[in-house]
Amino acid sequence: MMQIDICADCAVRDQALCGSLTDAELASLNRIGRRHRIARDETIAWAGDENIVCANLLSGVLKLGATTAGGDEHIVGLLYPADFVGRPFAEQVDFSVTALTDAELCVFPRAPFEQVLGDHRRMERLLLERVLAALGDARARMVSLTRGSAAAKVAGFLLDMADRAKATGCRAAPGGPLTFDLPLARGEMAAVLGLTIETVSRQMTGLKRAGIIALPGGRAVTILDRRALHVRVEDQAR
Amino acid sequence: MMQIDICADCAVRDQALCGSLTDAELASLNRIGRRHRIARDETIAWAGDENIVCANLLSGVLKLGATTAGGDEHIVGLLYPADFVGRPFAEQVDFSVTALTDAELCVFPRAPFEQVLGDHRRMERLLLERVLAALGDARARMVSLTRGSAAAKVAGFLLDMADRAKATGCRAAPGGPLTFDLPLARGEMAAVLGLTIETVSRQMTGLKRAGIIALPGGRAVTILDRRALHVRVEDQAR
DNA sequence: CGGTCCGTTGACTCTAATCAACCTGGGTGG
DNA sequence: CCACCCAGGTTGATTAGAGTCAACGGACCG
Repeated sequence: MMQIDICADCAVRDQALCGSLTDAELASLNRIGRRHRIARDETIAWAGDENIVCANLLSGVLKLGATTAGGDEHIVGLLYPADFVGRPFAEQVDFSVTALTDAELCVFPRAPFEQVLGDHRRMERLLLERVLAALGDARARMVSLTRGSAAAKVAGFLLDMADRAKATGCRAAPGGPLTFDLPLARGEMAAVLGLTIETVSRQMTGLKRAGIIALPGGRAVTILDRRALHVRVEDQAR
Repeated sequence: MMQIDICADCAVRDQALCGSLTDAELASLNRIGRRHRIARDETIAWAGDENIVCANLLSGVLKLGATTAGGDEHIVGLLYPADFVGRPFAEQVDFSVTALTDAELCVFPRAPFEQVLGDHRRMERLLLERVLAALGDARARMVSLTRGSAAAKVAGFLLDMADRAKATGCRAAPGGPLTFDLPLARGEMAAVLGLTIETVSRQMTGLKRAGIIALPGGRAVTILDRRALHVRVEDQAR
């Protein structure tokens, strides 16, 4: 009874995987789950290490990263609140998980989590659907990463981030200019898009000079001309 | 009873998802499944269309393709015998499925297949594990596609295909030169690797001239120096 | 005030795309 | 049977776009 308190104030209770469970069923997750706060730049799992935990992301943004033989990092995915973190049924971690912002997780040891998964069909089904969606996303990203110009990649990324920002804390009138903070530094944007820092920077100032976005300072971005961004995405013929 | 015949001579019976089912359980799949042969270049599902079917691939090689706004195609994945084809729980097809070679499928209408999935936990679990693995593969490919040089991409692709060929019909002494047929034309290789036909061609002749591979004719390739290919993959600093 | 980190800008280089021509083998029809 | 054709593949010349190297600017912090 008291154990259920951990979920009582959960900000993502109905959006995360747990949303599939009844209050009674939640007890089994409560028994194994623990809230955990991590600071920006903290890494909770390193690629290649033993695969210990799974989690639900409660707040903040995480990155999934791979480090190439050459030593530079590529970000293969971003995780947002209510997203599932980790890979069940694997012995090793395949991609490092690092916080882009301070974040809060609901962490489960992998083995007992897999057990719970086996006990709760709706949760396993929900996970399957999420993983299928993630696979589709990853494949779609493959296309834009390999075929798009630098301009298309940056424009597309900004649109994605804008949609994500609008979905949560909206600071703008519909249709009007939208302002939000990027959770990523320039170097991280480059690692997501497969570009260099310099190219990202040049593209951003290009968009600013064209009056399509504004850069009020820090990591803030204002979308002034959404349509123009869309045009740049489509215009991905090199 | 007679219905089970469809599986009796199945070449991938124990490797495909159905491997998780007992003979008795197979009956429910048999009831809805049908063998289907398709010719090279035939497309069984178009991206954007209504999502009608799932399948197991029995023989041949399929491609998963996306067509960009600009009209050119990108191949986001290849499917081999025993692989699962299609995406349950989605209303639309996300990537077109086309045969690279003549192929044979065991096709299930999507809705009843989802029903069977719900009735057989081991099968759903197996599918989940496969999709998780496919997600990892897709993300790993994202990295090599965005960060590797043309030489690294082609070398890596040849190694992949060689491993795949060795796993099936092996035509070579272990350690010695391995010869196999690529299931893809140059243009399709380019669509997989995010390069142009010309660049793929140049890289291939470069490898040939360096004595690393031989091109006996047609779509055949002989791997003469496996190590040299590995070196080119690692050497992906541009 | 000096330091560091992050981002921007500039000059130059180099890889792969583009445009174009040519080769090759397999199939067709006269 | 041969001439032709055509798709797929190769090669060459040129170009464009992003990477690289390098310098500089500003914000934050001790």
